[in-house]
Amino acid sequence: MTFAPIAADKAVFNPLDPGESMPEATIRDVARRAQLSVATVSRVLNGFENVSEQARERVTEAVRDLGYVPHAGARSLSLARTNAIGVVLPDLHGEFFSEIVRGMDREASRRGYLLLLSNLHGSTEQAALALRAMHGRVDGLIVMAPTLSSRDLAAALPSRLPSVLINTRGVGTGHASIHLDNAAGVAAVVEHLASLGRRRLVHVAGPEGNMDADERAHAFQEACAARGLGCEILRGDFGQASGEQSVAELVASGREFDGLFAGNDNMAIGALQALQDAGKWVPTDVAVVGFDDIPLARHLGLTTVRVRIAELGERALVRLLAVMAKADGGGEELHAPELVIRNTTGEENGA
Amino acid sequence: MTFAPIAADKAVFNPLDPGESMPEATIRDVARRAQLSVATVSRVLNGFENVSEQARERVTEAVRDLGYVPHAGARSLSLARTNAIGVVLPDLHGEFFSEIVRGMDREASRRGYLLLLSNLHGSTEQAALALRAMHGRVDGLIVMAPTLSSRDLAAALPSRLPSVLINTRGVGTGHASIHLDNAAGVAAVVEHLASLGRRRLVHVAGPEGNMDADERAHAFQEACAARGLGCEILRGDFGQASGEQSVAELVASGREFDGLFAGNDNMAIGALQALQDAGKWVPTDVAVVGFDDIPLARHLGLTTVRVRIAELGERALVRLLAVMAKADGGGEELHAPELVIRNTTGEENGA
DNA sequence: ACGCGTCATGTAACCGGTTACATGACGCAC
DNA sequence: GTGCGTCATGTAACCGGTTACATGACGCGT
Repeated sequence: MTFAPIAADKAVFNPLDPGESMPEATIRDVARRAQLSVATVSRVLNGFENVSEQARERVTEAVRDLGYVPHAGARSLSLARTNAIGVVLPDLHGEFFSEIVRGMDREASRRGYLLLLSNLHGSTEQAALALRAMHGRVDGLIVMAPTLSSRDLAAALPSRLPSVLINTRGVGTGHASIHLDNAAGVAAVVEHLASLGRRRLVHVAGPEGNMDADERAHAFQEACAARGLGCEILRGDFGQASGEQSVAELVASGREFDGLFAGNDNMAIGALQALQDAGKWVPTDVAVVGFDDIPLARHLGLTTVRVRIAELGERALVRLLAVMAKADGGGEELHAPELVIRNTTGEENGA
Repeated sequence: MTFAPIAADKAVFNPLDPGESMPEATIRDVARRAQLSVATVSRVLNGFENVSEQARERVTEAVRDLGYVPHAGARSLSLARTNAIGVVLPDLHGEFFSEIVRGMDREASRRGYLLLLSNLHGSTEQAALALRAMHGRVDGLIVMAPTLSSRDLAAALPSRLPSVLINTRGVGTGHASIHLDNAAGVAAVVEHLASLGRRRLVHVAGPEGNMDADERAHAFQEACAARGLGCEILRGDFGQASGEQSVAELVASGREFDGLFAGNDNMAIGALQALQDAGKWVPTDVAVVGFDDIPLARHLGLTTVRVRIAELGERALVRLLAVMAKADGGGEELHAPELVIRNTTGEENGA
């Protein structure tokens, strides 16, 4: 426990009581205090074997005395490795956001990565800015940008940064990406409605330009056509209010329909409200189906398409790490959603 | 649009078709190509005025040709400023997580900051590790660690990094922090139940050691005592299942009660289920109140205490920036929640 | 005594930016 | 022509780590 007096080169200070104004201790301060070189300190800190026991102790002690904490940013720079993953998401409805982030976080923290979050609201230029800001701070990128055109995305994506796309128009073929199999989900919905004898279907779609909204609307049209069912498409914006309003207007117009498929659960809930207000019975008069299976859906007995959101995030992270390790050749991965049948298309329900 | 042939020092390449193996362009590459010094390039990139129009053009062109993107990590190192805020959260139930992150993100992106996310599951050592990993990557820290003791937190918190605590046991006095006024919320609940004539109250508390759970349980006890009400406390873990189970056991034991206050909405929902299964009527037999006001609560008609979660996150970020700018003297800020009265304590309801 | 290998340690370059300071060109007043 | 201020530009140090390579001590076989 003895050590020579230290030649403090700036000022005298008490190591156990870090003054507010004292600059952060660096590895060089530790080296000086331990009377060793920075190389040795670095070796101790990183657990190398070729260090004498004595040196190891002296370093450990100096670190403790100075309250030294390595500077992760500097470390990243010299290692060209940050241990962080950039996550760029659009403005998402609550449940979806937290679930997908939770899925990523679970895998990330298991493997010692941090998540650097950036939201993608606004224009294409802002998107480019957000993506650029990631360069040099992350080892890889997970991007979910359902409204970005594939051209804009290609322009904005730092070309040499490994990345995985989620529900995003691909950048050329072969880019590692994960997609929800919207077509399969929608096909299951339409088949289910048809099997219940519904013949005049209406779809309240999400906002135009949103990839998921467009895919679902398109698949709906296809599926109806394939079965010769009546089919109409309204536009909402994925918000509950828009579902309510669209359906209220539809009912007011007097057009007949017996099956309603909303682009997501939020809008389905709005639609249920509108139907109730209009005195329509669910499912007797109109069968209603949503998409996503948010927790509310279960409580409301809403038939819907279950998307395992957290799993999507988890897979994205796992694949990104594989891409980074050059162990993933790229390519699109489809996640098949699953139809969950509940009261709004099944047994009687007051709604 | 003319420029001299470039003496490429490594290999010949086509700048418009970045080869896979080509190393990232750095500011020095840009300087070389523009036939200027790195200083001038840096000045152009950062919008300094003292650069000739000609130099500005040459740099812009070189940047475009090389597809140069500044290395944010290197920039941070030399500026000692990262434009990122570290956010350390515990494992949170979905709605709470996404809301608080959304609130922070809204303010952060408005002010040009990114969010570096780290979850705080597990032991005290892991917590320390997570906090340390932030050093040198962020300009400030928002910490929510309701289970950490104030001693452990003090040890783990990088001392010279500005930070704001949310619902976390303070590190000494005067640390900038934001707290939910649990006592006020609980007092309102008990007063409400008392005003309905309920006399034998039960509280299903969150897990022991969790700051919010403990504060709510304690406030409940105080409030009941102050009014001379019967009062019993059960322990749950904030999960829906634990609420259901606790109440099922309570009912099975035959103890009488006419008012139930759950530590959060999740457990209140479980409790409603248990009461329904036991044939008890809500609110006739038992009035039920939750805490948080998650979206489900509204749909279920659950009386609860509304916490404006996103606002909490937003305020935390705003205060952190103030602390960083030395414009915030620290101190505790209480957010008063608001009682929302719905069917589970009001008009008749089938549940 | 010599040569050689092993091993702990140190020196200094490097990662990719920023910037204090030096430099040199130019215009202008005398 | 000289001196000075202004201004664009360049040089090199610096941020805080890592690490290739150099060094020198030591042990061992001959």
